[in-house]
Amino acid sequence: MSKIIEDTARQVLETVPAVMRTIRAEFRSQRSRDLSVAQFRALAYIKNNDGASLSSLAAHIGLTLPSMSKLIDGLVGRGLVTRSSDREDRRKICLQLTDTGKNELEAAYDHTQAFLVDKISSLAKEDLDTVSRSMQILKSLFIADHSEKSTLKTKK
Amino acid sequence: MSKIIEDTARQVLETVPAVMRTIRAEFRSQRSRDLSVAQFRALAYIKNNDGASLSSLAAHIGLTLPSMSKLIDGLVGRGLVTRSSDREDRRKICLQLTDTGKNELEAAYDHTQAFLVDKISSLAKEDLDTVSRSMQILKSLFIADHSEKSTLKTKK
DNA sequence: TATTGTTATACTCTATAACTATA
DNA sequence: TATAGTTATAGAGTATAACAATA
Repeated sequence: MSKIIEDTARQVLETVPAVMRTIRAEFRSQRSRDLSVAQFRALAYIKNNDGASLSSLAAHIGLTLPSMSKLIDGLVGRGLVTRSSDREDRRKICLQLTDTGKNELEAAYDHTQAFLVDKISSLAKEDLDTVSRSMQILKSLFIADHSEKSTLKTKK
Repeated sequence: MSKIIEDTARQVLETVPAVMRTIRAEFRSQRSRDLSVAQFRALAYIKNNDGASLSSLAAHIGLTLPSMSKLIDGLVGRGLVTRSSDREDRRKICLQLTDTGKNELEAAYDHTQAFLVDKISSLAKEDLDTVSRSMQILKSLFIADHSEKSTLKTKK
């Protein structure tokens, strides 16, 4: 039993970085206006957490506050994100996607997904199911508190 | 059928980066002497391609020659790699791991694998099998000609 | 001339520290 | 005092350009 665990861990460690490299390379090859991976992730988070604060975004992406502030500077400057001040707590900022930001995010996502569709389209249905279920299992293990909605913050 | 493919692609796109982030974060947290991911990969490549040239290494890792030269500077300076001149073509250099380099590589790998073992140890055997098979499937798709795969050896 | 590698230089990304404004 | 965010500055990592040595 222990051996199965170790073997699986080794396989994850061998495979995930390789898949990630491919995704990253494909993503980079198509970004029209130099959207970095961190910026892409920021857009995705803001989309799912409309009105998010800079702190919650930084915590989720894993950047420091100053780094995130600068990153957001770039996104605001390019018209992909709006940065307004929070009405309830004026220290905070309220981040939202513009329509352009939504489109840019969707385009980047779609392109990369299309690339993956092409990659896996040769698989038999059985194998697709296996990969699909495996992704769900891994997601449950590796994506823990992703659902930090802006509505239920202020918990102190 | 097409929908299954698209859904699976989307799941891969959502899940793999999250798992990768976790692996990367864990890897970073334990590197004793600031071994970057690129350096780790370079060590792994040199281990599997003893006497490799700088060009072949750069091509494999995906760095330019000057960048790789600098990266190797660091590894040589820290005693993890030796850089001697190739006897048959004196323009080339001959890269090899020192014993320290081998140990450092092995330690970095083992630690990260141990972390993953801990992460997945709560899974039922069925789920472990699913993940394991899924990794094999993805590996066959995403690791085509990279000879880096034998890097991560089975042990214990 | 072409190839292998190094040096010089610059840019991007991210960090830490110090600061302002608000709570 | 504590928290949210910004500005200033520095370091790591990587790129391009120009160069030296060898083929």
